[in-house]
Amino acid sequence: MQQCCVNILHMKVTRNTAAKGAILDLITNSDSALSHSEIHKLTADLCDRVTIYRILDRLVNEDVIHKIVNLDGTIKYAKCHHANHVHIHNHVHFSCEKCLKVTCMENVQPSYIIPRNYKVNDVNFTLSGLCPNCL
Amino acid sequence: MQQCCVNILHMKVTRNTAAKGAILDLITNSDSALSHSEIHKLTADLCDRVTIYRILDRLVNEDVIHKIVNLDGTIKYAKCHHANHVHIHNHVHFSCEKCLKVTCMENVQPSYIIPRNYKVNDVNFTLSGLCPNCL
DNA sequence: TTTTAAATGCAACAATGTTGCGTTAATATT
DNA sequence: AATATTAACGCAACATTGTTGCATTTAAAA
Repeated sequence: MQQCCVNILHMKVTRNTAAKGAILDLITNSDSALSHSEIHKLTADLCDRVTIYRILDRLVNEDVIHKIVNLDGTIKYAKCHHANHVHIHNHVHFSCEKCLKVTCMENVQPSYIIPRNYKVNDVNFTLSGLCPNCL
Repeated sequence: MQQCCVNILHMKVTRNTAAKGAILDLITNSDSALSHSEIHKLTADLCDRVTIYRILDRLVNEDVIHKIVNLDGTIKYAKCHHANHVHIHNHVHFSCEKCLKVTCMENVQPSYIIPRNYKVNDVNFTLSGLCPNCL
């Protein structure tokens, strides 16, 4: 018994399938975060539309990819970056107004001051404008 | 000729209607940002679903309300706060995980450092966790 | 009061996301 | 290698969300 991947929320064993591998490759090798529809177009007849939704949910629950909400409300997916087995979700993203690409910004740490009667669990910081390629 | 409101993008005169007034009142008096579906439920049979979309678009273009993208991708609307005729869009919001309310945070100014080859036009900063009421 | 065109309701459509269920296939067990 | 288990799949159906065209209504200027 050698399980390779688990859903960290339900501690259930998940399986590696062709479609899952292909979609993860796509996200891993993309220089920007991808939406469901973009993945659907890029994979053509790899699998059903519903299957893509389920694979994305699984990869998020396995903590392999993470969701990014774009400024227009569309949801995109990008690879998670782990450091020394400690998982640090990077929630700083740049959304280019021209090429519409969403990229994760490593090493950008925003600072802020907020009243004490709020408990902050998550930080979502999206900057929009022009990326280096479109400037 | 006494025009009361204009679409600042197209400089076209807009009209005050019962539905528009009621929806603006709703947003103005709400302590949290409201989504299209929330407004639809709260207004019952005030007007058609499509009309709500159009009224919200109009109010955004008139610079009276602004859009907020929630962490789950849903779009919410809140009143704009102007100071001395100078319009300052406040893009810092708090999204409560428990009561699901989205509130605008005045006076919170995040600071950040970003590479020079990016041109930032807009900042969207959403913190999530527990609000004072749910803490 | 008349004129105008902005705003509305309605129907139809497109896009996006979800659910149930029978079938397929990845993986552990024998 | 064969078998058993059940996660993953395809497909159909459905729910939600957002858009567009067009005839009608109505706010506001003339």
